[in-house]
Amino acid sequence: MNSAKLKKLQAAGWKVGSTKDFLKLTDEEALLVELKLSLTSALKQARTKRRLSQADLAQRMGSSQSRVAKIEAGDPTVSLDLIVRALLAAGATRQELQRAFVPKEKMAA
Amino acid sequence: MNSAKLKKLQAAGWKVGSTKDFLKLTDEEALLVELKLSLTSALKQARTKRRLSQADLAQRMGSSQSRVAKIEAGDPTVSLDLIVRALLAAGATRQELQRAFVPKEKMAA
DNA sequence: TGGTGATATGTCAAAAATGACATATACTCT
DNA sequence: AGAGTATATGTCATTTTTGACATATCACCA
Repeated sequence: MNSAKLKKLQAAGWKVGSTKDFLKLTDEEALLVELKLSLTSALKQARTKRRLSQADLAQRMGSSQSRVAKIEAGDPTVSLDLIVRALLAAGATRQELQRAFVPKEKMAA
Repeated sequence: MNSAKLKKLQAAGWKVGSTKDFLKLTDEEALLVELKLSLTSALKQARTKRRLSQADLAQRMGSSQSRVAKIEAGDPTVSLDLIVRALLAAGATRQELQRAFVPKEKMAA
């Protein structure tokens, strides 16, 4: 993993293990993080496109405005499940979901 | 419902929610379940294709055989995060992931 | 028949995620 | 300036998810 990117992830509060023993694991972890960020970005787009406030979306999905804010901010306490729930509640289309789901780079061929 | 109205209702101590909202939620919940099943199916394929036992995969992802079994069995206690971690640890390719991620039917156009 | 490896199921303490709340910041009006 | 609206951030009690373990079931073969 690129060290600049590592630093960035750590700064955002993500837990990234030290480089020695868990290279493979952290690599996959980084991929998962990228994936989440890709999805949250899609979420913001989907929500604003439909002119929903964070509070609106929160109500639709039975959550709270503050948690929606955290989802969109890429907060590390937010699960993939919650992100996808938010996307569905925001009315994201199949295309929007699928397009966002796989990070563009770094996947095994 | 707009957010101003919602705020007023919440301030008054109301629990907001309707039958329609409930139905919609379960609908999205069902979609999420389909999505998970699709991914676990892809996981089984990816793992067996590489001739890994559940115990092997568990070791790769720092989990246990029993949990891998639960992932593949579609156990409701398994998060989307864990499923995707398993797929990555199983060496699923970009294509395998993307193909499995979006349910074929029932998505909004 | 027994032995061996793989997979399934049940349980539980510990860890992680959640909704809710308070509060802060920012932007737009009048 | 003050009020209304949207979004961000920090905290926390409760709920959910987790790895680990024990044990069960299954398949294959000697």
